[in-house]
Amino acid sequence: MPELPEVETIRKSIEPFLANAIVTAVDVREARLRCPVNSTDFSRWIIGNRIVSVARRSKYLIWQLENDASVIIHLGMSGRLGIFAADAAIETHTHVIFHLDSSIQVRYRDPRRFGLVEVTPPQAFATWFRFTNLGVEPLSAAFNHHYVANLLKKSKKPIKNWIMDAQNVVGVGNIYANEALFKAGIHPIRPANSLKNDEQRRLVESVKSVLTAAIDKGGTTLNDFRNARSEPGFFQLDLAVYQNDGQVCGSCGAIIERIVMSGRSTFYCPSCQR
DNA sequence: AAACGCGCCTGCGGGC
DNA sequence: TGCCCGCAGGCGCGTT
Repeated sequence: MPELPEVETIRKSIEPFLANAIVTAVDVREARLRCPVNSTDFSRWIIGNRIVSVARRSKYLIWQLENDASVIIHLGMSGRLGIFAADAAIETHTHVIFHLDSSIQVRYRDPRRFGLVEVTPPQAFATWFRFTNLGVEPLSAAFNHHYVANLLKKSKKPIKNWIMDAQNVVGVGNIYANEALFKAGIHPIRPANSLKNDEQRRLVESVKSVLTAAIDKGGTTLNDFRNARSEPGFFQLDLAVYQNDGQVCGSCGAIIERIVMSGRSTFYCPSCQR
């Protein structure tokens, strides 16, 4: 489900409810996520402590607590994080419920259970193992032509797979990889090390502009994505190629094609993207 | 060693 | 109506 724009949309929508709230209880209704949810960690480091802020690194949401512990949440393919009144009916696949002293609840719901809810103890966050091999944030100054050019020349993998590899740059999943390559005019199967200088620059700018535009529209709601207030996003209306196979390219009039790369649907304009 | 294939899960829509 | 199939926004492991 969520790529960087959707996770950032949730971060922004949930932070006003979480900042300065105290976690009073955590119900783990289903512990079998990507990794087992550890109730003991919540008892030890989270319950009774105050949330200071909500950050994002890659597609992870990070609740930073006053005691310097943190709650790390990844939404996988189908995860949702929403604000609910304490008496609201509990939807199916609601696996973890955080009770706050403001009497509202944050509920983690994830039908496919590919997501993750875990705790880092105080001081552990900065060196947490899930973050150690991550590449740069795409919207940071560190994601620039110099950085990209240096890594691209070392890789022969298709450029689409390269930008979806979190060791290079984080947050770009299947939707935005397709969209960014369309905008950059680069064919998805091109080997990473075959990109010319101007193509490398266009790739950087396209990734940044597509992600920024998607955040501005509150993310892409294909099916079930909702922000913390259960509102959909609107970037699906601006998708140029994703799931548009068989339709006319809005830029040149050619027909958008679909191929499969590494098991993922890949959409591109055979005329605009070379 | 880099790059790919596959499995982890549930739900949905299409075809028969 | 109902069944079966393919497909879905991510990630990590094993194999080559």
